[in-house]
Amino acid sequence: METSAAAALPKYYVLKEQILTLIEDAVPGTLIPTERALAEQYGTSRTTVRQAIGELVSEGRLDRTQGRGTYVAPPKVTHVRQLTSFTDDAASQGLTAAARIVDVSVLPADPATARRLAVEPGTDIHRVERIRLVDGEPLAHEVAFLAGPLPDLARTVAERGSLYAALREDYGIRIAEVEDTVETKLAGPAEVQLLDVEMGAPMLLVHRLGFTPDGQPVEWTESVFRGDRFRFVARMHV
Amino acid sequence: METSAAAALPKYYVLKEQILTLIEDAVPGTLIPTERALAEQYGTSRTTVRQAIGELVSEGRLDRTQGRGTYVAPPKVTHVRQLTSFTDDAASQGLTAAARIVDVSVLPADPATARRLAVEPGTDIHRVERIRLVDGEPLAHEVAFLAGPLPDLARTVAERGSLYAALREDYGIRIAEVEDTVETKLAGPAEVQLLDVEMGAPMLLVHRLGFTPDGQPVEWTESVFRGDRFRFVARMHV
DNA sequence: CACGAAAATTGGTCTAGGCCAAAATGATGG
DNA sequence: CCATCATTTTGGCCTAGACCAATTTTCGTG
Repeated sequence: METSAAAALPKYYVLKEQILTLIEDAVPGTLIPTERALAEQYGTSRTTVRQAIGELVSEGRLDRTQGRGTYVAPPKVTHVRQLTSFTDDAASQGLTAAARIVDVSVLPADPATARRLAVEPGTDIHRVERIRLVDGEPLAHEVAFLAGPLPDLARTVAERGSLYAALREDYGIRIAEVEDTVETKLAGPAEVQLLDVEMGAPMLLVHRLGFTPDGQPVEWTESVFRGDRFRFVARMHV
Repeated sequence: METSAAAALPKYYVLKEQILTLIEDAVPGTLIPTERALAEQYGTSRTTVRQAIGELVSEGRLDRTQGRGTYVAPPKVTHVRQLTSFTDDAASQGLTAAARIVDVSVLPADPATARRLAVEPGTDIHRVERIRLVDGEPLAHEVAFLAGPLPDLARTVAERGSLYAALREDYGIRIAEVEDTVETKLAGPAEVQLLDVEMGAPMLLVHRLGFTPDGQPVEWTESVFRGDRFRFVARMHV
């Protein structure tokens, strides 16, 4: 006679659910017991505790800092729409969205990017690398490639604070249609450094190809969003 | 003097990249060395090898089976569009898409679902639970809730093979607009059983609210897609 | 040769503990 | 009272190995 079907569950998963009940009503920032304490309390090894906590961190339920401890995480950022402007949309939710410009430069298009933007390989294109912040916290790393003459792009983007706004107001370019692809990706060293996530944390990898009203592709963007904080929203006609 | 910035990388991550170079030109299905062999070969512990392999499995680069071994995974399913019909769209890519119906039933709406479908709580609504398959492999678990009178829904969906087709052809309901939200989620026991993924594997959790041309919400769907095989595509006007 | 049992192989889970690095804590001197 | 430095605490990474379960392989038997 077996005890129950649930007995087949990995030990770390049972522990994960128990920790979840511990924190479900807790105020964000509340410290949970240390890994060593939990290991002793639940009669398990620290390795198993770390596996349970690791998944809860990946899911955005816990945060942890070396030397400080592990604590209840703030709730997920309720959907930030990608379409329209990130900046405008976040504001409509009462969030302060900002973008830190890392680099604005001009460089010859590599074959893949050239194909996407429908230009000859080697044509000069613009590269805009930014870190998107919501309420001061880094949420996404974004690299946009833009075709066409865009004089003084570094300045206009900095002044407008929004790439789409600069394209529209300063260059008369309107993005009328976008094609987004969304997939999962695990955080590597770059994301750890730029977005303050843990190695291996699940991320959303978003590619966007933006078209002008007459169907010309002008924007190719690759973004990596924190999977534990972000929710992608797309509304569309079928 | 420090050796280099790369020296700060975790050992498992370096190993992961080395395994990646081992398999980058390999035919899908090729077995890689056993965990014990890799541990010895790279002078590390099996735990570290498993962490490296685990991430590669999560990323869809490797598959592994207990007793059999670890082998190179087939490439990611190139974007399956969510809009239009899943069935039609997969076919246009030369893939055989199918859906296995798990359950079709009628039940009273709980408060949250009632609110989304703009009906009174307790109103009878339809529930359609399916497993979506591509080339015979389970790709997603999907539960749809539908408002309105849909007589004999179980039969019509089974015959049409597509929920959207049944709504359109048999009930005259056209979904004209959809709002999708996409976020990450880690696989739990349910996904492990239904979708043949590993515990903790990153998944895409997709919610869809579908509207008729006159703005009436009629469809609320919650889907869990395999993050290692799937790419979500949304094309829209801004 | 075919079949089934036994053995070997391989991944799955877990333990116990060591060493390191970052942060918090406490002692100490100005 | 405050700044500074040593100590302690806590998470981060890794090792070595045990035991289990699924699968494959081997081998004895009919």
